[in-house]
Amino acid sequence: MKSKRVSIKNIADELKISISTVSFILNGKAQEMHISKELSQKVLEYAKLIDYKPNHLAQSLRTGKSRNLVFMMEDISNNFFSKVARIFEDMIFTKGYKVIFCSNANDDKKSKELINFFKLNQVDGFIIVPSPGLQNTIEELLKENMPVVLLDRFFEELKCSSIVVDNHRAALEATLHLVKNQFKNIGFITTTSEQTQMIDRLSGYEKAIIESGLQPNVLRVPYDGIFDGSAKKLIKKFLEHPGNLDAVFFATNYLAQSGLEVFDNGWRNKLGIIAYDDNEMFKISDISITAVSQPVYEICVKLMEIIFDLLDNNNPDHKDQRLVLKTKLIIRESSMTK
Amino acid sequence: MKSKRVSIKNIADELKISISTVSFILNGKAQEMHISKELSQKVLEYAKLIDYKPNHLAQSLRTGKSRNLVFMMEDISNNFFSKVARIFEDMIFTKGYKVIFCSNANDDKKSKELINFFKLNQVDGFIIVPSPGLQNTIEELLKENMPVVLLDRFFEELKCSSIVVDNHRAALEATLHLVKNQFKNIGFITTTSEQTQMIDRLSGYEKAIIESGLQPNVLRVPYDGIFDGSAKKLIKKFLEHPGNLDAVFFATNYLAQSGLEVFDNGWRNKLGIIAYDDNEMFKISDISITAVSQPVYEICVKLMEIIFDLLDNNNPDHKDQRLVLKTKLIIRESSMTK
DNA sequence: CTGAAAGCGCTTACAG
DNA sequence: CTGAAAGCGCTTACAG
Repeated sequence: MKSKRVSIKNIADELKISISTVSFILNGKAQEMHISKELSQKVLEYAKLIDYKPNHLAQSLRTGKSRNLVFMMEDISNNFFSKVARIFEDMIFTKGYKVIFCSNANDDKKSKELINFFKLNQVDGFIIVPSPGLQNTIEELLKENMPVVLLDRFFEELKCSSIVVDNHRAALEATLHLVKNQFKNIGFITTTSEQTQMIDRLSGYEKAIIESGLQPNVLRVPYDGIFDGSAKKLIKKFLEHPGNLDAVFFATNYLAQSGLEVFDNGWRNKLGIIAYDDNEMFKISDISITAVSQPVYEICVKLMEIIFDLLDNNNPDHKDQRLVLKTKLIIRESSMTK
Repeated sequence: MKSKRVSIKNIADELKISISTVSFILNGKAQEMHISKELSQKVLEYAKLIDYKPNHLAQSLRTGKSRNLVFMMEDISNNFFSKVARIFEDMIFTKGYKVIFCSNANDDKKSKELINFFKLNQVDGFIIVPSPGLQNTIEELLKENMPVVLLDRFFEELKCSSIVVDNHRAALEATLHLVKNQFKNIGFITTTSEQTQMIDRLSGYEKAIIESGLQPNVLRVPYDGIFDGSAKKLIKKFLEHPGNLDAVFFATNYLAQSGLEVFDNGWRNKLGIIAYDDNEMFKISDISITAVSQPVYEICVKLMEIIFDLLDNNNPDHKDQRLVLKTKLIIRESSMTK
């Protein structure tokens, strides 16, 4: 099929030396092995001449390292995750690693299937945006000494490195911003999820509302509802029913999207709005929506640091590094006093 | 490091048979090899008992097939590509294959680096959204008998399978829709790229304009300008200068995004707008933008068909299947007669 | 019906 | 300074 590649053996045969010598030289261990500069030079030149490329598969089989990482997120087509993916991808290739992105749809069954599938494929580590019931599966991975970093959410009781943002503070700050801008009846639209990131966003909202002497008003939408359209109906009803909401805070980007779709024309003149997670489209005037922006670039930098620390050192002390990054409230027209 | 896995040898030793027999049974070749049902049964049961998992790396090294595909797109964080990625990903895992997504930023150097990198890693095939000068590199891949499918754009003179949409027809239809809705001075905002997809969109626009007895009005923005902000300035000037544009057609989704950002408040009451590529955000009322929608799901289905045809059969006759799919104009408020 | 053996392309103790 | 050899975990002719 493919045109035959040259192997280390070809070089050894041609140069009448052993494959071990070739291997040492190619791996930069010539000095260490006291191989003469002349021989090294000769091998390197010949390797370049015949365009030798090591077979990574064979290396992996021998060394047990595949230089493959899995990055399992909720949904790669989601704006937030796809931005993270793009940045992470650029960073990882410079390290000579590959990353396989996959989406678990926040579903435990799907998550487990994917993890099992990748375990067969000898990946070196996992970055995981865990679905709700994934704690045991991750615990197993850790027991097998697999490097794992959780992203966006974590499990209180599980000793595992993670990177999240300060969801509580972000929601608190955003809600207070609405309060400051004279909104009196601020609704919070979230999911039924009990995952840490959602709990924290809710508690931030509630704290701000109570501190301000206002009434909380929360709508919880089942996760599935976002895809089957029922979320839109629930949101519509929520907006109509108490009748006196003057602002809404969407707790996730997909809720914001569903929510914005159900609004009537002219909503922007009436309703204060903040969305969790920014989106390029929010910048467009005539819509211009205030949003909580996560530090996507910083998330990737930290992700790289932690996963490579785990990969390189496998230091047990580093297996439980929990990082909390700060978000930023990007204030636009939608949250201005009406 | 990782807890030791069981191998085929463990099974053979335990059951006092040879590893070949175990291998045949595990690979479903028991019948073919006339191995007794009893032995088969015993091996299968024991394998399950000790939770045997084949080492895909070893299999790949031996068979030369890695079950890895590379999907190189322009930018995975772009809405269109991330939607394709999500659907493709779901399809590919059911086939037991992995897919590695990467982004070339429409840059030849980056494209070549990525392709070289993945060739070292023994991938079985490539799906490529090619950057402008990638023809030779792809030709080489084909010569090496590598399965390749191009997406979104192609090279006229290169015999290589591809999936594109009918860009000419799509742009023609969209422009005629604006004409029908009484717009008289329709601007076309495109890139300086000479790639097939952009050429075809432009020719579709021009044909519609000329057939309708109108004046074409085209702005060409350099690709880099989209990221350094200069695109916005160019678009702003374009909209202001002739002064009498009453509609604009954005030839790509990132141009639409840049363009929409520069508009003043109230643009939607004055200007007819159509964007190439749909976006969830376009559905939001008060913005509601007409868009050319590509058949994302169908693209993935066809991509799977063609790449697996190549992978399974490697039939030379199938190396030049060129598919052209139809787009759909999603009519919303932005293109209504003002 | 089943086993011994070669080999995929590497790395790395071990020996000299 | 350099080479012969084992082995990573498989698959697959070949032999009996």
